[in-house]
Amino acid sequence: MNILLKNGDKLEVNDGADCTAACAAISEGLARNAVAAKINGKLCDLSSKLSEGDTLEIVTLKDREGLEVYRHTCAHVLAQAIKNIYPTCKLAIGPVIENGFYYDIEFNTPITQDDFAKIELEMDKIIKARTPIERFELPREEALKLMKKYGETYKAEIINDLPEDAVISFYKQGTFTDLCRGPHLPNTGKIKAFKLTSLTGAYWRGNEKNKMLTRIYGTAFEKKSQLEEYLVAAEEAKKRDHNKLGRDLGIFMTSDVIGQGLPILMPKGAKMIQILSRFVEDEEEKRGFMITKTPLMAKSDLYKISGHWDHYRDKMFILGEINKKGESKNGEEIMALRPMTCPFQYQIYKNGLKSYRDLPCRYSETATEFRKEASGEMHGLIRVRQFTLSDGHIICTKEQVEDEFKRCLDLSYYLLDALGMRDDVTFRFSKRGKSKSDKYIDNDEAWNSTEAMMKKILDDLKLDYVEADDEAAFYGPKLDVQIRNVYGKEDTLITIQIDFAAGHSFEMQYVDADGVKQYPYVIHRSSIGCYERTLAFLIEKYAGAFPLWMCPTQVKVLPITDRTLSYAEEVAQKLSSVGIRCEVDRRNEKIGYKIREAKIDKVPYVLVVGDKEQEEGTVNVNKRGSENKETVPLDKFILKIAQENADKVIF
RNA sequence: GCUACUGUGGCUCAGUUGGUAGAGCAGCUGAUUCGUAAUCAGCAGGUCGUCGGUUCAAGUCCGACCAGUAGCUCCA
Repeated sequence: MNILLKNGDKLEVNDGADCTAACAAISEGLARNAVAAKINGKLCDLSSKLSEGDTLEIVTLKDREGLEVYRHTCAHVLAQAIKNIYPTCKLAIGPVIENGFYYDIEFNTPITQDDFAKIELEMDKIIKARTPIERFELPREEALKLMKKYGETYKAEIINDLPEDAVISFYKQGTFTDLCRGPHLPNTGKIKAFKLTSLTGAYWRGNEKNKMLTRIYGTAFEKKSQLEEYLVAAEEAKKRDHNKLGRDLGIFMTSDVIGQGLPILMPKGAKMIQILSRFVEDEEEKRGFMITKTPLMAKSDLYKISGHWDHYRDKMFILGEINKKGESKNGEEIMALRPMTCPFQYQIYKNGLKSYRDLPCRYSETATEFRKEASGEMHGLIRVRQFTLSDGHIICTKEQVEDEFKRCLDLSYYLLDALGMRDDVTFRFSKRGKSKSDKYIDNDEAWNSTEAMMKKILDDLKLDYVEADDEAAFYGPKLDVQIRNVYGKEDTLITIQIDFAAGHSFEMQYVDADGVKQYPYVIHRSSIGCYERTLAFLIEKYAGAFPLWMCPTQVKVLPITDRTLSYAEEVAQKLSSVGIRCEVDRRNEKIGYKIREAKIDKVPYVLVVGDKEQEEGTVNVNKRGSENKETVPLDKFILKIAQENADKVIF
């Protein structure tokens, strides 16, 4: 029979041939490298049978899908090894993830990372045995019977939840059989380089009410050298971890007696946030925002109107005793620290009747907020209980939403560019979607129309985004600007949200051109996100070697001996007078010692001044990251650095 | 909150089967006034995260709590 290859070539194979046979017919190399195939575009095992006229594409480890099949099989090898060593454990799920795979397992006795060596050894045995992997399908009843026979209750639960018409397939390698959609490698011997990387807990089906299983993470690569490279790169990335580096560099610290999720910004960190927030506030003002300063707390009445009291109360720091219903226990006023700024700024809007001519009304605030995150959720400066958000709300007509939304995104782009982070972010369109969770305001029509409105805007902008169901705010859909930390974990840096409910719930109105009162839309937006988190990502991006304009210390002046100390002071004075942040190292130490410390501190410019420089009125410039040193007249250096600072040059 | 791990002077670490703490760097003092990533010497610094328990004896064993880390859940 004839089949069609992806490149358009025709290939003749025997009737009933499978993909492996087709590979062999094409070339020996391909037969060796093939890990899976696509028949008519559908990914499948190499053992899949071909039919007349099928289009065949061979998948190798060069393809992303090929590597996924490879890693998925490795997850099965892990499962088999675990079953061999711990026969009473129960398997849950073992999917492929971005840089590897994991398997969730219920153990009777807890295991630790120390057990990895033993498990890896067992995996090696399974791989060396080159055990063939075979696929078979079973009707639902028999599938359930098989899984019950093996004591795999989680697998049985998965089978029960499969749709009526689902094909229930299994993969068997030697004595081990696992419920799996596949596809898989033809045999276990194809795996050349793998490693178990970490061990954590994970709830069954991601639900915190369920039992916590043990999750074993691992990764696999085509070659040992690639695995090594990956592991080294991962180790290198960890050296940029803001939580370590930020503390080492004296940017922030924590204190047991202050509490969890409450980082202290030390002079360097505080300076950086001041620099950033001044920049952001000035840019917002240029773009028509009015800065506000609203209280850090309010009576519970305010949060009742906003809906936070019902939807968000367990995450708020509440002052006063309340019962489960959120009512005061002793009749006293209940106050709460604010978890957001919106209802406060709405009060400003409501101060005086607004006309359509007042819209769009743009408020911004460098707003400190408080959220009682669960104890295990805190992380350095990325996830904290008190933070300062570049917050803001735009109150506008429905017709203005589109343009205002685009302006918000443009502002964020501008700021991200200045920070050199534009290429580090991805976009997520966070919707309520199909979720029926009661955390959302119940108004199907409003949800549908607002989500459609946002989708149109995003598509108009030709934004490359992913859609995410059940990620919306309780009052409307969001565009989240996402970023990854050194461990690969994704977090939201910036968010822009459309709120259909606030206008009504807060009775914010405006008088239209025809004299009729209307309800406005609200856009909740952050321009550069929350400063603590943004700083964390800046630390990780630059490994502490920040662009000049955001450095807490931009220049360090090092006198070679005490003879030139007064000249060093003079240099520093001149730099300070043009707004350059500089320090003099006055210590009686050798120049090499002072240079070393300045370099470890990642100061962008180190100026060495000795007798020669003093005499000539010059400075010897050591630029961060450069081996070259040049002696230039002080005035010339000042001009250059002042310009670089003003231009916010990223180098 | 859940699972696992971690917690020794400011930092990085040592501390053998329980016998009441050690080093380097940083700090201070003195000497050195030096030309591009660590000058030399001396001194000082710790109720071993906290609180309880076991023991003749706890940094070491047990428990609770606090804090930190990774992941889960959640989220800016």
